[in-house]
Amino acid sequence: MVLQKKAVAAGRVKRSADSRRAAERPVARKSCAAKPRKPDARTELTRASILDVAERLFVGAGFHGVSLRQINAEAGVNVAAINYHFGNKRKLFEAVIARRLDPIARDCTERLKACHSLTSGADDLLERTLRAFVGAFINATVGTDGQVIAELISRATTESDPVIAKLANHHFDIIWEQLDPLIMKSLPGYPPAKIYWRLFHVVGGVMRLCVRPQWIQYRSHGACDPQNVEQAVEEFLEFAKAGLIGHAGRPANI
Amino acid sequence: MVLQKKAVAAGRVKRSADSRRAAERPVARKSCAAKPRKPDARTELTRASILDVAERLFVGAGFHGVSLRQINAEAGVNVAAINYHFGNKRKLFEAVIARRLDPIARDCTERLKACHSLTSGADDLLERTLRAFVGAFINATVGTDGQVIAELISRATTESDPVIAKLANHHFDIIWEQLDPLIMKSLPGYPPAKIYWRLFHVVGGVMRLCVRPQWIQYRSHGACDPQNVEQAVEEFLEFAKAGLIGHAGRPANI
DNA sequence: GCACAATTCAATCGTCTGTTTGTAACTTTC
DNA sequence: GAAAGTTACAAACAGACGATTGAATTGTGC
Repeated sequence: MVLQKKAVAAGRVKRSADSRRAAERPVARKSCAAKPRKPDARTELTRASILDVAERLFVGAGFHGVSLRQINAEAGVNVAAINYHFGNKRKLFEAVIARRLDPIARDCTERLKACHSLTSGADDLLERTLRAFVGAFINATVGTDGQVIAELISRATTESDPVIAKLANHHFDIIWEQLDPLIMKSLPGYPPAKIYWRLFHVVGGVMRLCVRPQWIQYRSHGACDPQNVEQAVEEFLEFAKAGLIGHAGRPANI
Repeated sequence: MVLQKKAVAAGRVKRSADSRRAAERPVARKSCAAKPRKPDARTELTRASILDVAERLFVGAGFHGVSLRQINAEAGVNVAAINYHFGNKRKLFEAVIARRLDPIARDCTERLKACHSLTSGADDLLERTLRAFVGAFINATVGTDGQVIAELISRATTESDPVIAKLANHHFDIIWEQLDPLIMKSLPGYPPAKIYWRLFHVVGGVMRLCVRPQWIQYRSHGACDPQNVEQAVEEFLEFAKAGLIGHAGRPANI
């Protein structure tokens, strides 16, 4: 009954790889002789809805935990739509990540660059640097559904696929390039290794703050509200500054 | 050629669900009338090798990123072995987690209980509490392949499956029950909300320290060595203490 | 209105998934 | 050594997976 299906199409010729170039995004053509078509509103809506649904599902279950059929069904598009618009599943995931991380990384580096040029030698350089760093992440998460963005970053950095992991780390490389020397400059006299250890914990704190905001509400028996972004940032800055500078306000045991 | 296979066994009767109880672990029988069999060394070796391989693969690619066939192949056992010994894929994952988290949670709570009874009112209660907390995790990771354990915890807590997430959080509930009042007692006069915020970052630091040890080596240009457990713990304690107590060693703006 | 390109669609590909089956091999008890 | 219980195995199951196909549909420029 079901066995015949395969036999029917058994004589299909296997096409060569270049017969269809669906993976390539339709770009603005250079008018070589054909009639192009400017990007349709409906087309862009299809792309956007796929990205939105994919983001939500990927955040919930990770790359391997979501099937293209789930995404298609929830986005109301055909099974072939994703492969047409994005090429394949991995490239869709990369597009989902890039859509969120690109503006965050750009904003963060700009904020940090401003610190670098303006407050050379200023006393509050540490606070301004930390505030610029955490501000970009927080700012990106308040406008839209912040929880989703934060968990997406978490997913991206812990994904097993080396291509995906490299993509996520690439964005942080750009940020680190600015953050590293600023922190070093704002803590003169400290051994670099000690700064790096403390900075390591600070960055971990930011990630944690973004990724598991409901955690603190549960553990504090409701005493802390992660929705209160202002307070969350201030508490974090206070903690990070104290941790970076050290117990007695000066290098402890050096 | 391959199509005939299905037809051969087409007349197979569908068994009812209770015809085979493979999901149940063979436990020590109560000698009702049958001849039992004491747990074989070879049997236990099969179970252990499945657990070892599964752990390594799950850590690398997550629950959905690993197939039972991969595990079976690498463990050198049959495809049906996992379902025989563990019931199904999810229960295998739970067994992998429990094998690591059970002793850690037990050790951690014991260390914290010791703090509670011995140093009531002592001045170094904060340090002893933090050391007990982080010590259990570090101690579990130095004996065996620590990286694997730490990443396993990370995987478990971020897994989408609610059953798995609940399992991982259950272990932390037990720890938190002890940690919470100890930290509160060691920081008298601080508003609880402020302590919780800071504690939130401390816990995030421990997790980060366990999960991404190679991160600091890369970002510090080799200045910090995560393999040096002693130093990692001391640096963390210094940071956590300073962050918890506050910038000037006393409650900052209260 | 017509040609053409961009986009959608239903149908299907081959492969892999978790799980189950019946049977064979093994180990223990008598 | 027979019987019974326990473990391992090859084979297959039904279904889901990512991907591809060729045709149908849609929109644009002439």
